[in-house]
Amino acid sequence: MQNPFVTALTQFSLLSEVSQQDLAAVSRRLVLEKGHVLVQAGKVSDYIYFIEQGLSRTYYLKEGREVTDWLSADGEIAGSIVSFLSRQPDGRIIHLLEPSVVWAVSYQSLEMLYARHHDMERLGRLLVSHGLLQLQHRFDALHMATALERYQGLLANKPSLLQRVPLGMLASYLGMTPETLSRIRAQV
Amino acid sequence: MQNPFVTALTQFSLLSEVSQQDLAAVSRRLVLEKGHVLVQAGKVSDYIYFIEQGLSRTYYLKEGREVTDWLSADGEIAGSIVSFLSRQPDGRIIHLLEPSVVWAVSYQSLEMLYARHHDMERLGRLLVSHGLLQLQHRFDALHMATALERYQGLLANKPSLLQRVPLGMLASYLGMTPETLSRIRAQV
DNA sequence: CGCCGAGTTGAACTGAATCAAGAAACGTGG
DNA sequence: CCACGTTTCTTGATTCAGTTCAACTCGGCG
Repeated sequence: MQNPFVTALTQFSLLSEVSQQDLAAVSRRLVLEKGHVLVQAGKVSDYIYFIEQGLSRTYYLKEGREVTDWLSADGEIAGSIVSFLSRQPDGRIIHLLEPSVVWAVSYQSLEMLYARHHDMERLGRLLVSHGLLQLQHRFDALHMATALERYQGLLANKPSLLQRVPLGMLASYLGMTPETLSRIRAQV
Repeated sequence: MQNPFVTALTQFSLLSEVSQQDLAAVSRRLVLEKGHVLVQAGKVSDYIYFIEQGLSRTYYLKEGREVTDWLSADGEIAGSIVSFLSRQPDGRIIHLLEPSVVWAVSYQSLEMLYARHHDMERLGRLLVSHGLLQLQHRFDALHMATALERYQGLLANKPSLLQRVPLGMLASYLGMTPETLSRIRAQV
């Protein structure tokens, strides 16, 4: 099995040969240019993505401003989780900040795999658990922390984003204005 | 089946008779007084709780101050998810704000049920998904919002908490000081 | 009754936002 | 490959939301 997507997921939980084959069969590899929109606002998101190589950004509009909600880099998962899981439209948009190679799996395919294979259902549970832990982590970093602390948290956790993501987009990711982030950065 | 815990979980996903019986067999009903500590800080949390009736608060210490992380009321789940899912110690403490009736299930039992029954694994996945959606919701309410907006969000979402949770604990839940919450409340 | 923790209210202070003007970086077309 | 225009980033001055510190009020409980 030399499908990087399946290989990556197997790290979370072992899959039988059959499950691996079925998973590989429903996943599609996409080579996309920078700026490509993976998920549009206001629609039910039908796909979940795995970033083999590249970088995506999830954001939404709040009072005319873009608020960066999430950033997914190489080896991570990207998706409008609220829409994907709840099957409701959501305002989040996902687009690529770099030319990227991503794998896409549809909601339907995933449901089919969950129903068919117990080990896929387990993998799904573990992936969602992992996502929950990540979000809780990010939540903690935002909760009752100063702008400086939030910046330092990012520096400690995902320093590569500082190079790869434009400052303005990082600022709202960290819950501050671009000016504040610029000033904080200047003091280090 | 008149086990309220099993009944509540069945709302998320149907369970076979056997699964329901196995789940009922590993869950324990506890009647606890106000102030009882469900999860201690610094230990691996081995139990997840379902609040049949009552109210729990998850908090941790940050620079000597208590920060309220989560509140779980009747019909909801309480647990130190970071510790429970990652199997690592965590600083979060859970205690009861009211005399409560809760159901406890151990990590081991749950793993056993997951392995044994596909439909339990599915239920687990859906429960974690539901938790992820809730957390994302709370995260959005905190992200790039003013103190007033956060208060209004709570008012819209879980107004009952305003009556049942002491102001000081609510304030840090909303990411503000008790004084600020008091002032905001006065203006409405 | 009178204490004590929880909540309120006031005044001063401060971290971060806003408004505004430059400086650098970028990419596009000549 | 350079020149221009556009966007992104920086820097400064001002304003404002929210914190801090402190005093006072209220309600429950011994």
